[in-house]
Amino acid sequence: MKRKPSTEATAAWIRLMRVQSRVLDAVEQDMKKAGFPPLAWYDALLELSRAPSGEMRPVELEKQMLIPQYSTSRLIDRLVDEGLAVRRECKMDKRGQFVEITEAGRELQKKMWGAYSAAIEKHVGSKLSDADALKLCGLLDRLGCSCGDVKAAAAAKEGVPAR
Amino acid sequence: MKRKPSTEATAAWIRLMRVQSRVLDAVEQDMKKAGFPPLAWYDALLELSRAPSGEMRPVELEKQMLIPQYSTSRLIDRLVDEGLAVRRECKMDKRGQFVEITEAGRELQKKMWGAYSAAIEKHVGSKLSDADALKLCGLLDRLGCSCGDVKAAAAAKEGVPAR
DNA sequence: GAACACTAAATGCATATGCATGAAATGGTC
DNA sequence: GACCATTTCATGCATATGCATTTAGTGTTC
Repeated sequence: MKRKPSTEATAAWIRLMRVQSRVLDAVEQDMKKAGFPPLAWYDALLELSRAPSGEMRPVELEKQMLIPQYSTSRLIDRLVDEGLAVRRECKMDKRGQFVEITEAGRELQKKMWGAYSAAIEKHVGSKLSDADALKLCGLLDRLGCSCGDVKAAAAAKEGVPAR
Repeated sequence: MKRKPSTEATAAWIRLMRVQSRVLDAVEQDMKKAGFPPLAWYDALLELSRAPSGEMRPVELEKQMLIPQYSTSRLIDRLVDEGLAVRRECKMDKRGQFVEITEAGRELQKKMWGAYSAAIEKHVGSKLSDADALKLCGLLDRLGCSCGDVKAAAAAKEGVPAR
């Protein structure tokens, strides 16, 4: 019943865990050294900046970022504290609210993308040919997550969401 | 100077982050549902159980597991609290100590491997042929971490370290 | 419109993590 | 052996996270 994994599968598991951890660490360190906030902030700002009129509901943000509800709530708190976003009331549904990115938020997102993209290139791009990167995408996609089309990402010139 | 990553590299980055996160989550959920402690405990117990006479220095454990020093210290605290390991004084170097796995620790490690290996099979093995798993290993290895040989892992019948 | 089940968001509380620092021992070097 | 840099491990403190619960509003059913 409980079939054991092949050594190949096990090796893949180990590498998936280790490599991700190392690469993420490396990228986050680069970002931190450049004086930027955590990547989660970037993701949130990017989502917001892409939303029509730069605002969206916390629930939506939560779904996009695939993080727990309370986590979204607190992330928004921080963005608001830093003046990167503002909360707006939602007239349709008074339980809810809208979160709108500010000009400062948009600027930070753009600045971060500079460092972020450089880090991706340094820690991923430079180590893999485009063809190999595609192969890697294909294999990873088989492990169950749909991250959208590679082509779709190409459309987004100003950044990509992580996590 | 700051060359931008190709869209392929960027797509690979996103997938690496997302897929790892989903797969790890899935495996950890399975383990939690089976009533087991976090995977980090497993890794530590495995390292200890493999060490000659079941004991090693915290520093060594730290290097094996690639986690910060304070993190190792606290992990050992918890293992000791649960009776899975004991601290022994180190006569050679009185700053240091030895951590020795207990019988209970060895048993837990083995039990966990049952659930753990099943989870790996379920979330990785079943989704990838062995050949593809190997390809994935090769590509991930290029991203800079040396996780040892795939063949080497095969030698270890009783479990694998994650992270 | 009262009752109920459901959704949106925030928060209290326990635990975990990161960072910096401390305390003890070691190993030179003079 | 006094001095100092280094290593080993622990810990205080601030922040972050997970979980469960609360508060408030919605919409459905009767």
